[in-house]
Amino acid sequence: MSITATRSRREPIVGECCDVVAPAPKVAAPDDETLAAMAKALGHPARVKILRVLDAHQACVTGDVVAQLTLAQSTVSEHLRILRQAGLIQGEIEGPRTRYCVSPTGLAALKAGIAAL
Amino acid sequence: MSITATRSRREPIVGECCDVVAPAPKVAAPDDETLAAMAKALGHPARVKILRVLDAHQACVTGDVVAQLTLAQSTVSEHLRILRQAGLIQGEIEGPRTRYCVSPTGLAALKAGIAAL
DNA sequence: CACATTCATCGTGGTTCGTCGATTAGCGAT
DNA sequence: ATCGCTAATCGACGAACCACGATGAATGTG
Repeated sequence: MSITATRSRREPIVGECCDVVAPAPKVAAPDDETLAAMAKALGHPARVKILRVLDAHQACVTGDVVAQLTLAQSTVSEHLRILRQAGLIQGEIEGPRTRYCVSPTGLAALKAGIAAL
Repeated sequence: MSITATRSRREPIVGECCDVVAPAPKVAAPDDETLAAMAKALGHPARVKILRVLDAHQACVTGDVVAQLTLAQSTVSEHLRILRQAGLIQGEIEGPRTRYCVSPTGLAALKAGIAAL
């Protein structure tokens, strides 16, 4: 084998950044402003999908997410920033890459806020 | 009394348009597109508040909602349109006014979609 | 009928969003 | 030190959003 080096081989890299299998955090429903901000962050199909991807894999580096979204790397990075600023995901730098995962408390807050409607 | 006719007196007009006290409708979680659209519709503080107002009063005509939002009538009407198009509320014309109320199935769908995240 | 009331819609201006390619910065390996 | 890879940031541009006043279509009332 060996064509011209290992061409874009990319196994999804597993690992942990947030407490995996956290036992359902209890949080209060956020105020209108925060709830609206969270809803707005979720108000784009790509960002819903990102959340699902992150959840399915527990955690992903940016490249893994990009690989599933048919969007430019810069665009995905932007969506990740929006989700992060809304508190729905969290990312930590890990060498040359960044590992993202769902924020248990942030997501729980959103769920609480919506459920209280 | 009687100044110059009943000036802007506006008791919130109660009434029913949707099935009040419906026993929690069961709906399936919507797909990513629909969920994103619903979340987007909720992604503005004014629209969150409108939903609360509607829920608190069971149903309101447009004027009642306008009275609580410190926004121009046309702006509120626009927000109502957005919520309606997202399926979160429903309105029916009633003489010269329009009565709005929360859409039980729409809201349930949103809740299901968020809870499934 | 003429008039007032209620609300949706139109037109507009300013802001934000969504997407992309290009660039930059950090890190690891050679 | 230099190269290669990863990911965030920048700049640009069109589309969509948010707010408003003005207009218009229904409906009810004198």
